[in-house]
Amino acid sequence: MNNATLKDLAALAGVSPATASRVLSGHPATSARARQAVEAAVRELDFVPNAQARALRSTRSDTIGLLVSDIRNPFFADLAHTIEQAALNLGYVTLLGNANENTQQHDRYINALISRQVDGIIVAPQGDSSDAIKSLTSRSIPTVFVDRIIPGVDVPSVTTDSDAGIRQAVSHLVGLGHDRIGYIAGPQTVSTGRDRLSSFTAALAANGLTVDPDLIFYGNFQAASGSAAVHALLSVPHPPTALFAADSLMAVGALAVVHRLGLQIGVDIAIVTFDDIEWFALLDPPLSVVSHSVEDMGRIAVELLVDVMNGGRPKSVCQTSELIIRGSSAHAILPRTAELRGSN
Amino acid sequence: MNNATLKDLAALAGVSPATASRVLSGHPATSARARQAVEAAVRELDFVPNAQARALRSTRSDTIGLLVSDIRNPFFADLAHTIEQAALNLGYVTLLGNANENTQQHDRYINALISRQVDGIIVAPQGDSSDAIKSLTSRSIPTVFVDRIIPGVDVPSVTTDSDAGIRQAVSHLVGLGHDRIGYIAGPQTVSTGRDRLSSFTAALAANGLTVDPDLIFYGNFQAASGSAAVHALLSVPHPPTALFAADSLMAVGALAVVHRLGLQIGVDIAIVTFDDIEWFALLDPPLSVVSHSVEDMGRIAVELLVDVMNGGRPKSVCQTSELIIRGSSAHAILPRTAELRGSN
DNA sequence: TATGGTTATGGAAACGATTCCATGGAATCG
DNA sequence: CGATTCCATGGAATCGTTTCCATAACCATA
Repeated sequence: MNNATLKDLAALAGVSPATASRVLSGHPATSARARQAVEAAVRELDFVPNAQARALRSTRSDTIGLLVSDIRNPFFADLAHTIEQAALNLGYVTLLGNANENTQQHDRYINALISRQVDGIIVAPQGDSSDAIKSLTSRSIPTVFVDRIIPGVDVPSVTTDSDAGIRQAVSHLVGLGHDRIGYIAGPQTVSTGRDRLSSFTAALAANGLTVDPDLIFYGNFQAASGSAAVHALLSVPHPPTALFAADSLMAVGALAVVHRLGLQIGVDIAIVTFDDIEWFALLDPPLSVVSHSVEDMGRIAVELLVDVMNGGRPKSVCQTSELIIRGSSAHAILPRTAELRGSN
Repeated sequence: MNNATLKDLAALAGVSPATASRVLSGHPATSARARQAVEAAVRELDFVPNAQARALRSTRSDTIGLLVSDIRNPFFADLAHTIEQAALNLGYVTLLGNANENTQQHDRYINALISRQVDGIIVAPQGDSSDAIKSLTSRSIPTVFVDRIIPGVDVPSVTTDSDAGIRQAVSHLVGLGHDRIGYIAGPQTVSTGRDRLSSFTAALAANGLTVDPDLIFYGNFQAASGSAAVHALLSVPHPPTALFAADSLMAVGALAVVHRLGLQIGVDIAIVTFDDIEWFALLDPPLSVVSHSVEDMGRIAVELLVDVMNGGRPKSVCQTSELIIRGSSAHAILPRTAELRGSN
């Protein structure tokens, strides 16, 4: 780390450190002569200012923190990507942390981000553990929730309203003749898990169906629980003819099992999932999904955070969702389904 | 940011800032009384030390930088995950940057990481543009290459030797009767793109086959180029009966087109790809892959970096790769293939 | 009791930038 | 031509830690 310092730079340029600093930060009160001399010295020394020292003195770090639940979930990978791009365009570097669905790690990262004096933090909060989050708000560090929220914590958020998309999906399935739809739920300790389930039950009611507890399986947003769900749901007395998964990873797990059982997706059983992952359109048949724009969500999260950092108190944003129909739910229900199911 | 400072903490504990600092950093020369008083004050104030000031004074930040090529590529998402976990276990926070396959952004992130005084940096270098990288080495910032390298830049690296796995794959395909294997190559400006192609041509020779330029398509490691590759490769005079993709995203693009053409994977056409992505095992049929351990790669990258940061000059590590046979290449070549192909 | 060696402590100087404040020179105006 | 304004500049304080150095207190030994 044999970095040249501002003092070295100033000495080489023949000006004071104060003047050199002004040139670097674009302060208006600088002469053309000073600017040229400093810029030449910057090139000569390959000078990169020490962000620590700058942050220490100016109490801003031009850095935001981003804490996602699981970077290996394509939804969060996409989200991280869009947030990072949007932040970069505004001159912010993003420190990305991965809670890895682990509350302890979640807290550790929040403390790490606090101690690194991030100017703000965007977080997809983990469960309902608000302890570390409280530490953020009590320090009045600008915070924004993305995708998920913690009830009772007053922080601006950008989330998805699952009602519209899930209602469309249920209506669509009912229109195809499905009156028994299996639901693979997310964890009820997470706001998105709860919201999507209540959207689903509301949509059933709106279509004149009642909720059958046998047809609801509680998973944990991970692939393995999607697999378990299919086994469980297809072995009840009157098995469902369609499945709805509350997130992409559980859908993947479900798909694997459905394949293994020899059921033909879209014919023997209809499948729809929340989260539009690029790969889903490439499957055979392509998967029908309830889509919400991850690009918009990332962009808005950054906008909200910038607003908060500027002292604003922006309203939370709730995006809409919509159904995209593809091959996995393209056909009306067939008599063959019940027959096949009997053999399993 | 109404953070309590070390001075406040010391005042509350009734000691000097120096003593408080010693307690916090576990310095041996502290009395039990001082320790207790300081620890009580820490709890009372919810004190989190300012990492900027600490880094400024002690010239270490307990932070490493990680720059990946594309966070949306599942391989790099997994890699980021393992590196982050390994680093966290050693007490380092990881600043994750995403070059987004963009040289300019790559350079910008490297400068951002330099100015934040990371203790070291792990990078999957972008192409052969070594300018920003030179800036790293000239400052003697500990650096490690992961997955990819830049020829001629003397930096420890952890990479995969593609020879073994690709040779197994080619032998396997030849054993099934394939003598025309289409190769979807990565960009030849990236070391992995070059290495895998030369492994492939060597494996052909080892199996008594010659290289047909018609059967090599040059892609860019992105899905769209995999799709283009299938169109191109299947329209040559003597089309291949098997395809090998040099990375997972191109394989995904290829799969989509193959499906759309109505070809049955594993029967009409065999497909093998580099990179073992979890999702590939869930496809129907599951995909044969050349696998290399992303967990080991991440772990070793961190080990190498720690070694360099401690002043060592570790040797580069080259991992082996191996073929995993699944349904997409399970059957011997069938006469039907040529017939079907003719109709397209 | 004097001496030496620990040990815990506080004072103060860094680290490398930003920024307030004072200054001197040039430019403008009456 | 003198007074006022404006602009570029440098000196010095500052941000919140760590760490060197000196000191004081203490115990044990001669």
